[in-house]
Amino acid sequence: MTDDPVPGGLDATDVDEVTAALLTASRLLVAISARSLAAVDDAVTPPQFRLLVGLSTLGPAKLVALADLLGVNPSTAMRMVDRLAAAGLVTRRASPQSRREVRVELAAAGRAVVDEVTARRRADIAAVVARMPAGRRRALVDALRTFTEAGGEPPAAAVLPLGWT
Amino acid sequence: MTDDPVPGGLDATDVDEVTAALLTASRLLVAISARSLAAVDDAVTPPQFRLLVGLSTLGPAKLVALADLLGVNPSTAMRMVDRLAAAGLVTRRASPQSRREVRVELAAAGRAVVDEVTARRRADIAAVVARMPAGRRRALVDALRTFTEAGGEPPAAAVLPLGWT
DNA sequence: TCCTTAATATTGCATACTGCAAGAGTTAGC
DNA sequence: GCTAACTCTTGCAGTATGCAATATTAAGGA
Repeated sequence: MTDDPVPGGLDATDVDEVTAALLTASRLLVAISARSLAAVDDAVTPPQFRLLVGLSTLGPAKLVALADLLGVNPSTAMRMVDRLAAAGLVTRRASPQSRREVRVELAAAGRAVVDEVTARRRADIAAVVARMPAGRRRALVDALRTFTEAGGEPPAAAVLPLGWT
Repeated sequence: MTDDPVPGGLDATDVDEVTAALLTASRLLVAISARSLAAVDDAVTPPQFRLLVGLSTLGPAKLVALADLLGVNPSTAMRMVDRLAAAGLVTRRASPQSRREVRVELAAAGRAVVDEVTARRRADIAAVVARMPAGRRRALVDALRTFTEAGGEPPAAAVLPLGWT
């Protein structure tokens, strides 16, 4: 499959070039994300930030919902909530619906962290986009969409938080 | 390009669209990488795989060089090498150059892991690229290069291993 | 209604990753 | 030769992670 010049086929150069280009772009995004997270005073670890972002999109949630969203074991989410609650970034209350559920919610300080990191990332990405020739921006969006559609990845609902690093 | 009154200026739509498109593409890459790593029998953790990839590009290396490459503390690299050596994936010998240095090297089993994961990732990415219209592939590469050049990120030297997840 | 089953949170146990600090051995430079 | 820097190593602490077991609570069926 690697090298057949049939219509619809592809040669190795295509794969290598696309892979390298995507890899480099991803690294740039990751670097921006890491920098913006490290810039926050109250040291929040990447997994903790992911949890905060999850809460900000999910709203008040029970523990298993949060664990499912993050793709971790409930016990892991449990301890992370422990630490974040101790730090005052989230609150944990008994759910009014069911007495076996817990209602985890973003505290004001937690929301502030998400907002601050998000704003910084947005500004950093905007700075890069601003350095791109304006005429190339649409081409980039279109090309990326073609790629992700080919991969069957659902479009990113997340607008800005980039809560994956 | 669509609506850009000021040369070099940009509006919020540009940033949001480019960000969302890149984010989705990155997630696809990350998903492919995670899948290919999880498919390996001998469970290797993502950081361990990064170390193996680092060794495969660096060749035999001393500990601090490895730690620098991975961006971790030497003590972290130390323990990771401990575990990988115990698992037979790397070897650790006294350096012939200097008696204070240690020579860490990929063992055959370690190289096999890198090769296997790499091959799987390459095949998965190739499958996605194959589903893209052939005419759009160059546009994707060009657009991504424009973006990364604007971000000042050096091009990815790594061809395939994707040792970042 | 009562009983069984499922859901939910929680804790115990084990492992991995991470950094900081200190120490011991080794090399380099002066 | 002495001092400084380099290198590896270990101790300590905190975080992340999963599996297994347990207690409590809700749901559903006989």
